[in-house]
Amino acid sequence: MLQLQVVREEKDNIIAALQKRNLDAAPLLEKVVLLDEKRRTLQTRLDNTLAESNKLSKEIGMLFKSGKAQEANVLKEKTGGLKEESKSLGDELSAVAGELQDLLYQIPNIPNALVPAGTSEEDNEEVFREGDIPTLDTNALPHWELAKKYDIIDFELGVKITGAGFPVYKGKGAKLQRALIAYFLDKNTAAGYTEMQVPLLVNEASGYGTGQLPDKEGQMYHIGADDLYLIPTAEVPVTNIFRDVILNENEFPIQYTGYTPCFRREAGSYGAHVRGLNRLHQFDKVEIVRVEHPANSYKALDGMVEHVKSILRELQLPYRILRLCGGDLGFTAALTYDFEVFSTAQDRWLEISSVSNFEAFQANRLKLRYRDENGKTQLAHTLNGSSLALPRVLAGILENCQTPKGIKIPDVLVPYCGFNIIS
RNA sequence: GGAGAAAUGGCAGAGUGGUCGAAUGCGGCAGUCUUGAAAACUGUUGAGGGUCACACCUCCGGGGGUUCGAAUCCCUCUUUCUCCGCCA
Repeated sequence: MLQLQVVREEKDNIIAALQKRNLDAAPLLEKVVLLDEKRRTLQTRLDNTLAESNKLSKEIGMLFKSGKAQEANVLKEKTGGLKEESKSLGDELSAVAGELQDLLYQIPNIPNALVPAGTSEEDNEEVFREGDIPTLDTNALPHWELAKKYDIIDFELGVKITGAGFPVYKGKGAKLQRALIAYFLDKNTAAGYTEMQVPLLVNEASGYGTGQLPDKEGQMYHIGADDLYLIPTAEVPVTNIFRDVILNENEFPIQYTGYTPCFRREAGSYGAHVRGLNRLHQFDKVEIVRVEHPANSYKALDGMVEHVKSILRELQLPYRILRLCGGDLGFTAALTYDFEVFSTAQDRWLEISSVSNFEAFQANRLKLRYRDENGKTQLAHTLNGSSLALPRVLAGILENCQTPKGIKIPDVLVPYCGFNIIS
């Protein structure tokens, strides 16, 4: 959520910047500024009314105390009108404030200057590429065929138990998955991230805090009986650790990592692009989250990108990094780098990580602040990234590491797996 | 799930209808003293709105109510603790 004060002061700049998202925010922002003025006018009127009745009440109290009940009762009669007035002003105020809040929730984050213009993923800007794309046999298989051949993932079983998009990992497939999680967490903790185990169900306030609500309500599974949401990413519970928190400057940087299953409804997409592990309703992911001083958040973003790079380098997977264009940039992000691994057998790139700086957008919703050198509270910056999302990494390994003898496990994972080939 | 108790500032803990944004202690910050530190002493120390700055307003778990006036009384929700039951 954008800060009201910033909207007030830099309306035109914001409108211009949001054009990169192909959004004409002018009507929205004009309305916000108007409502804000209205809000403040009402607030002032209400405050004055309350001040007056506070004063009267005190006088009445004094009169009663000094035994002048008669005079007190006279004053009492005068309070009726004030009471009515403050009631109606209060109602009006909360209506306006509510409307203002709703509008603010509709405004996406301001894209960073680096964000390229564009309308779709076609316009994302490739900024880095590394790793050799292997030459595979002509009879190389996509990962879902390999999963069947080596009996390591059973998609039909998942359909039976739950439905499409909930695979069952078996034997060495399950072990490889567990190895990846352990490896990722070890890499992250070695880089200074503290491991956290967090709830997989979150309340409504947490959903609002990180921006999943109200914009993307339909993407989350909702538990109606208890009004809780299954997390779509560890970002939600981990970042919400800092909801309503005021940090001291010397607590920066905060670096957390956590492994969680993630649940996404992702309705409406079918076909080859969602086959196998390409898109699931439940998948595993290891996430990194940082809370930073605003002056350092972009340095931190670069650091996170380098960190994810180092993991992919160790896994020896061919990957590229994209800077998301305005049309593809998430609602809450100011700048996002997507990592994609090349799936040789499918001959396409698969997104395996998304690293973003949200600047103060989430912090404003979270009320995540720090005390600056003058003792004033300021909004902190939040960032997060996947390191990494499991299913597509798994798909990349299966497809790129397939040999006539079986799937050759990347060296760095062998100590975690206890085997070096799936055959 | 049943019975009871409780929720106050960073923490501990007073405050049961009026001058309470809230005693006191600890912690934090600043100063005095000291070569420096500790101790001691003095001062200061919640958040948000609003204002050029003041004034002023709101907030004592959340929401609602009673009252001229609520941290204090009533209703409701949530959470925590104790006892009982059930259970990984």
